[in-house]
Amino acid sequence: MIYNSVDCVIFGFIDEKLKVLLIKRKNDPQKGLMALPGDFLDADVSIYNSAENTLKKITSLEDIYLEQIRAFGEIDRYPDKRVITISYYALINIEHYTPQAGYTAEKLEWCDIDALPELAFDHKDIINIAHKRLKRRVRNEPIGFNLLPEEFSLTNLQQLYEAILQTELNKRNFRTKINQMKLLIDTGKKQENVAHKPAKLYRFDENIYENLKEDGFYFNL
Amino acid sequence: MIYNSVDCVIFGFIDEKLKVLLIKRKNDPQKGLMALPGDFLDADVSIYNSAENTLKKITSLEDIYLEQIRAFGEIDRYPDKRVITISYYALINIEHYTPQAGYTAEKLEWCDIDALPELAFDHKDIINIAHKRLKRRVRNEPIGFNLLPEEFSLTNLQQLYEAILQTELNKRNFRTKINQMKLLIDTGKKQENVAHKPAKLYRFDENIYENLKEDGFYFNL
DNA sequence: CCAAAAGTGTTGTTGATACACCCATGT
DNA sequence: ACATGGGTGTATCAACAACACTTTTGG
Repeated sequence: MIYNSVDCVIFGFIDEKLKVLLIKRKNDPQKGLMALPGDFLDADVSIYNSAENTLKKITSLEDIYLEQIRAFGEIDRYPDKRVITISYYALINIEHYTPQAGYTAEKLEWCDIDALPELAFDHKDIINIAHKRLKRRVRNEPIGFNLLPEEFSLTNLQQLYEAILQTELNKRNFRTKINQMKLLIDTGKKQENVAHKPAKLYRFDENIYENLKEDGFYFNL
Repeated sequence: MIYNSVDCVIFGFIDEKLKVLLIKRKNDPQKGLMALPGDFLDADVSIYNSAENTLKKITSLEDIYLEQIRAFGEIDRYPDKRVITISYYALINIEHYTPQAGYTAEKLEWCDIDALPELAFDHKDIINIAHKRLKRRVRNEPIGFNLLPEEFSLTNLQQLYEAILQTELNKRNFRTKINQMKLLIDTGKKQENVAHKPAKLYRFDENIYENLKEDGFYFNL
């Protein structure tokens, strides 16, 4: 007998750092350990919908960026039973986030991507592979915006990319590239109550992106 | 009840074209249609090993480049039963290939990637996604060599890339880039019995690649 | 000696990188 | 007035694209 589960790597951008939302397991196996939120799969739910359901249960969010990573199917990855898990990663805007511990989790916690605690099963591998995928994706598609508030400064955006890619980027060149793409809309607003020149705030416009994509657009950082 | 299967998209490079190896289904459902080779998953076999087994049964090949694409889990992708399939793609060198129709297939056939016949289930989607993945991978890692004979000319290599990427490449620039990478070893041999200047034959050296990779190597076409 | 494909030299353009400077705001 | 981070101008250099040319073989 083979069981299927769906696990979610939920990324958030908090305090200029890339974080993953983890649960503390309430039940055995691996009770007490931190783990990815997830569920066993029902026969009448598609895997994508199952990931959406998990996400909604945990964060109360819908219509979130969600992409499958892959299936993890080593024989002994789960004790006693044969469980193949299909994992997804999600990008959420923490402005909209409402935490919800729920029935499988004792508590929820945002963990720094490069300071993960001990994790249940093969969940650390899954997170690492999710992070690799995110690094690649973020270079070719402007999905990073899903992690930011609706209005953000160019510095916010640069810090996000630095956190994801784990490198430092040159300010001048980063801004030139972003401007060339013409993806951002100036909201006309500025930061307030900051002890320096206030930054302009921008919005990402999905429509502009869709139009650009038709001409064979390539988001290159 | 949920069933799991593993399907393989087997790529080959024949007559300057990228091909996929398909079977003609011997049994219902979808008897008579062309489909990807694959099997139901046993509870005591890892998904990777299951893909390897399918590959061996069909092609008699072992130690082949094999990478998971992802799981396909729509509710109605398979008639009557709920079957989630996990698909892999493989790159084989047709020099070494021994066809083997076996028990699920009436016959085997290499089909041109851009002239696929009608296919069973969602297998056309799977092939398209496999091809997209191959296009991306081939730009960042020198996996293309798995599709070529051990000794090949630069023109062979260029034609392979053109077939995979479905574009034309400039001869001069292609060769310059390949040379810059210093991945190829000159075998000292040349083509024979050709009515033009014979091309030099090269080998790809895995060791050189492994060394380069440590310095953060990037195969950029 | 001709056809065919292998293989090379060169040049203008584009884009990445680096560095230094000015600007607006709160304290 | 000054500390702080926002925002811009520009020179240099490496990478890319494009084109035309020479070379070696079989017939």
